[in-house]
Amino acid sequence: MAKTNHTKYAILGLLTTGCRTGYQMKQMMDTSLNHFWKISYGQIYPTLKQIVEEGLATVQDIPQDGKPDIKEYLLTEAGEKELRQWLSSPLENIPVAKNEVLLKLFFSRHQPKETTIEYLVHYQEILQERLHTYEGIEELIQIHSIEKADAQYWLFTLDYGKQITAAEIMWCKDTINKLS
Amino acid sequence: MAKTNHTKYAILGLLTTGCRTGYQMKQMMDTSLNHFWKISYGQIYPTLKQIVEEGLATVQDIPQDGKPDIKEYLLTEAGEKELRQWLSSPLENIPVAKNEVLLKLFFSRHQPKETTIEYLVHYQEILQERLHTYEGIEELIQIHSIEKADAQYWLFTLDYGKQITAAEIMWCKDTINKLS
DNA sequence: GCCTACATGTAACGTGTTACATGATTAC
DNA sequence: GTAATCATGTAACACGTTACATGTAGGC
Repeated sequence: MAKTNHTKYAILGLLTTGCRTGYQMKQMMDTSLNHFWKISYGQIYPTLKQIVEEGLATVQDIPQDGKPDIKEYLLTEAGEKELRQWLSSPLENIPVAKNEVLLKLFFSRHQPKETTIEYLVHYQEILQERLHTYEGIEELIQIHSIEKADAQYWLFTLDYGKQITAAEIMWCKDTINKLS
Repeated sequence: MAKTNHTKYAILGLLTTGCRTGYQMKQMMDTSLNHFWKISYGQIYPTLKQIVEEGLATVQDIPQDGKPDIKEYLLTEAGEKELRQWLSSPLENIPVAKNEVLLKLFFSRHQPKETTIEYLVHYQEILQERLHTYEGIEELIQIHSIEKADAQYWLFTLDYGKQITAAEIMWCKDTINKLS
């Protein structure tokens, strides 16, 4: 049952993608990993500190002109090893993904069908927007794809997002139909 | 940004499905809502207490022979109203569903392709099992479906689970192929 | 004798979010 | 002047999990 702290590994991973500061990591998260992970500064900075204490990365203060100083983090060999170890470790029990949409739907006999339909229509719109976001991310990745050995894997995760979202949209349409 | 506490509404909802004790609610969660929500006793009992304090339900101590006493909870009108209000309230910003599988895949250029393939094969097996679980839940619901006005909505949520899982399995196969 | 099911409850812990603090530079 | 971007950091809070405590009855 030993729960691994994924946050730590997310950051170790980001350190291999060219991110060198906490700020950059947050940006990367909010763009390319946005559809399956997120992280706040309240996690990033303390975790970076801890990672350095464990010898998995080094820090260096670098003054910049015009901009605030940055703390540049670099993975050590121990850090790379730790990352690889996590990557090759077996999948743990995947926790249930809590789904607010389904929770409401489950109890929806307590409201008029029309309200439920409206609700699903709205959800469908959100999903459609999400698909657009994914297209944006795809472009981002493709721009960098020449220099990035990562690109193939990044596109796999994107593909997941696109296919699952498409399936959700279909389910929405189906369900709206059944209710009408 | 006012975050509603979904736990409270989940419990209010369960009170409309025939669950009268915390114990029953936990069981119901672990069977019928298992694929999109979960809850622990550490949440249930304190929340029930709070719900009573807010006048959304009443409690009654009922002694049982052979078994421990139970505390029977019943929704009040205020409770029903609160539930309906939540149901008809608009979708909030849906939080990112954290996905450990994708997080690892994102950084998988740091390990041999074979390891990644094994990993995806394993994931696919988990998904397949999940599909079987859903079939079990479907039977459960259908057994009760005669007396339950809820059944239609419950089947909608199940359908979601089945369709999304099927899409995930397809993605797995695709991705394994691309890696081979 | 031991495990499981029934039934309720709490305290400690882990994790994550939010709001705040600081402070320079650039663009409108 | 005021907002945004860059950049780091912390403290208070919210939420959820886990492990524990308590106690009976029935099956193996």
